Amino acid sequence: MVMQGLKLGGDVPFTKIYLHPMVRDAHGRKMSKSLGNVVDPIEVINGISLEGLHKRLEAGNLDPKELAIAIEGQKKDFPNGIDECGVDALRFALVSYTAQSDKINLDIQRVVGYRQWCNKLWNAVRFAMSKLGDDYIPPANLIPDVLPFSCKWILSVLNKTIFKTVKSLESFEFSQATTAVYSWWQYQLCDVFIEVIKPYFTGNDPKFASERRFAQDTLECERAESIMICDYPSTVEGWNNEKVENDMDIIESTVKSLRSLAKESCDSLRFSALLCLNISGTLTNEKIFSTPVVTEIINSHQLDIATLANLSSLTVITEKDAVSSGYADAVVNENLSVYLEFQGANSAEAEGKIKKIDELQKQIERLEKMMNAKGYEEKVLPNIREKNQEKLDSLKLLLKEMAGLTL
RNA sequence: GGUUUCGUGGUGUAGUUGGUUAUCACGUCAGUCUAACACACUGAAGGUCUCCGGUUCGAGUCCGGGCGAAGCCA
Repeated sequence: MVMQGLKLGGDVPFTKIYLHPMVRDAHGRKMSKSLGNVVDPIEVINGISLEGLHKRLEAGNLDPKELAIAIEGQKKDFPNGIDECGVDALRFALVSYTAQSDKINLDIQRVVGYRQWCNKLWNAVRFAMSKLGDDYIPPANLIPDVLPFSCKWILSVLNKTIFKTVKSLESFEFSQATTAVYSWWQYQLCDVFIEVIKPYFTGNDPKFASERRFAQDTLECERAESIMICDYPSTVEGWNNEKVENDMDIIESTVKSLRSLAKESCDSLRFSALLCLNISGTLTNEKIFSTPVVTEIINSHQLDIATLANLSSLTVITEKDAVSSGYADAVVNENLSVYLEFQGANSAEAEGKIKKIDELQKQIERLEKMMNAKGYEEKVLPNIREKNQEKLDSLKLLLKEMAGLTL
């Protein structure tokens, strides 16, 4: 093509060529007709039964002996045939597979995984459309500063994702691009943003009128006529917001602690009381305890925390307030602990805590050993030393908190 | 025989110039049909990064060797 291009057009047809790895079967074997491990893209896209796979082999001109081996191979690799995965899932899978530089061991299960994810995308879009409705009119432009916290956050992380994706594509690191896109949709849009804005839309509560409106504007803001003709997204100035992202990190770790606690307490509840099995409905009272540093963050995002952690109620208290017994506790960070009201025994929870304390101690020991080694002061770069010291301090504080709670 | 590449939880992988609490997907276990999604959600278990030695304050990450796998050339 290059020579032809030079001869006929006086110019090369392209300047960059990407050599992708060879596509092999899930076990790393070359695809071969006589092994029966050939995967036809069409069969992945449309799906095919085991019998269908056999039929394709029989229609070929294989030697009867080889045919038997190939059929056995198919039975082993695709006992239930191949599920219908669709074009998008197959393409996404192949692109993400390019991370493995020398070979692509195509595992249909992974393609199936991406199909399920595509299904999730479709559902997320369906959700968005249902919240926008027919009479919605988008604003002329979106002003990030006036948006609610969650909207600012999703735009900020979207911006980062766009940046990362474009950068990865430009540097031929295709799989990193797929990871970035996947993570944003899955862990930020679906898991957090959609969940957090749900309360705004329940029963057209006038209390949330503006939030509702802003959430709609946010959902709408990157909408294009058709994906076939629109430009690839590019970063938007003013969307980045480090403060909001940091706050969300704290909220997310708080939620994680609460969810984990709820699970542990629930397990022990199973034996004592059946009526509390339903966490969502009326699991009683949950409390969050904090020092002034994070109080503001927690206070202003109580609804978000309660929504994400599925709490029926949430009270913020300070260090001075006494916590009555009957609460399971966990430490989020040096200045934030959470308490969850439980009923019945909580032995499982105590066990988990002892394990955590143990791990913490080991980490501290390891770090201290390193920092006390001879030559540490002279040879280690100052910024690294500072980082280590910071880490050590926070670990120690954390340990103190945890130990305090156990006593 | 020569040479190259690779060896990370059950499986497949990520890991930028050495400074992690080692990433993700599938699988496994437990719970939930919680206002888009059971093709879902939530939680948990599971690796000290093939082995030995070296360099370094510090190595999955650098060097040497052993074992193992794959490719290329004879």
